[in-house]
Amino acid sequence: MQTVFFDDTIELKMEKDITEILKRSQLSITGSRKKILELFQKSNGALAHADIESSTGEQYDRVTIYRTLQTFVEKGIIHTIPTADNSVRYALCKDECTEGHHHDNHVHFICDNCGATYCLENIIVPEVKLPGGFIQKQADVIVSGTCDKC
Amino acid sequence: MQTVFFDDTIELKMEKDITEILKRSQLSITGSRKKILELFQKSNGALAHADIESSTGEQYDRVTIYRTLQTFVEKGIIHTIPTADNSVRYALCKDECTEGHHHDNHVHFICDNCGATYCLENIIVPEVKLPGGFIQKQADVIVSGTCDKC
DNA sequence: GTAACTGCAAAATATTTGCATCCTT
DNA sequence: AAGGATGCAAATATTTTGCAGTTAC
Repeated sequence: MQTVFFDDTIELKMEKDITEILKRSQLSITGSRKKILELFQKSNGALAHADIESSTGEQYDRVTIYRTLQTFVEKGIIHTIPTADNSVRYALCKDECTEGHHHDNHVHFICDNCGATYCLENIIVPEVKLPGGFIQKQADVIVSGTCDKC
Repeated sequence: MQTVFFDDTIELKMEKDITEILKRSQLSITGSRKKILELFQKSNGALAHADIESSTGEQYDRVTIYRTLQTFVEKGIIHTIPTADNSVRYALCKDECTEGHHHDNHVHFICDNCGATYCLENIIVPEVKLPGGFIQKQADVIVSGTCDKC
């Protein structure tokens, strides 16, 4: 968990962005959605259901979080990141993502020790040539090992 | 699910290999371990717990399968493949894998439609340069979309 | 006012643990 | 014979579903 400080201007801008994103996806603006979206924006890594549950201080029902995440995935606001353990993690999509179509092609690093997920933005995922008949929708590179803090 | 036919010579060779692998890992040779290892050798994709359970016709207890898979992972016989849904899948390690150290660097393709996992052996995973302090242990490339049968 | 969202209860799934019994070596 | 492996029962954990009450627009 990390604590991040923002000055008011940025807070306000962020709040506006969040509202914008929800509106664009034709979702009603509710407390839980704003809060969860805000969490994603503050964390530059990926979040699991449990992270969100604890970060919000059990303010929202577990089921609401499940449903909110599912809705966000369907609307192309967030996407799941493959992990080798069975924890599902989510990260914000880039603007290019549209409903049902994710084009998020940066490398994710998962620390075996502390479990943190990092998005290594500046590393570009190379093109993969698939055999005939295979149609690619998404590609992820998952590197695991020990992070710089462990 | 696929049906595969082997002539006796190959069956015998496979049986021998399986025993070898178990011996090398200092594991006792039991029915469930042989059967599960055989399943991995016959499938050239990856298997989930549920696949194994149904392929063996519920011959073995669910718990035994969990424990066998866990043991195999610890011994470096199989490894987990990251997936975006929460299903954990396993695939045979290459010989270079040693206990606790996996070097399996081919691309996996997961079909969003039928759920099958393919190992695209002939596509090499490119090297990824990590920022300082990050130590890489494993790297996976997960491509998802529609497979040639769907 | 209406449709959509949330919370609670409960069902359905998935995974782990303890222990007695059985099997491999 | 001894240690490890298995099966069963049960405890946990995770995710999904139904429904009634509440909120956003």
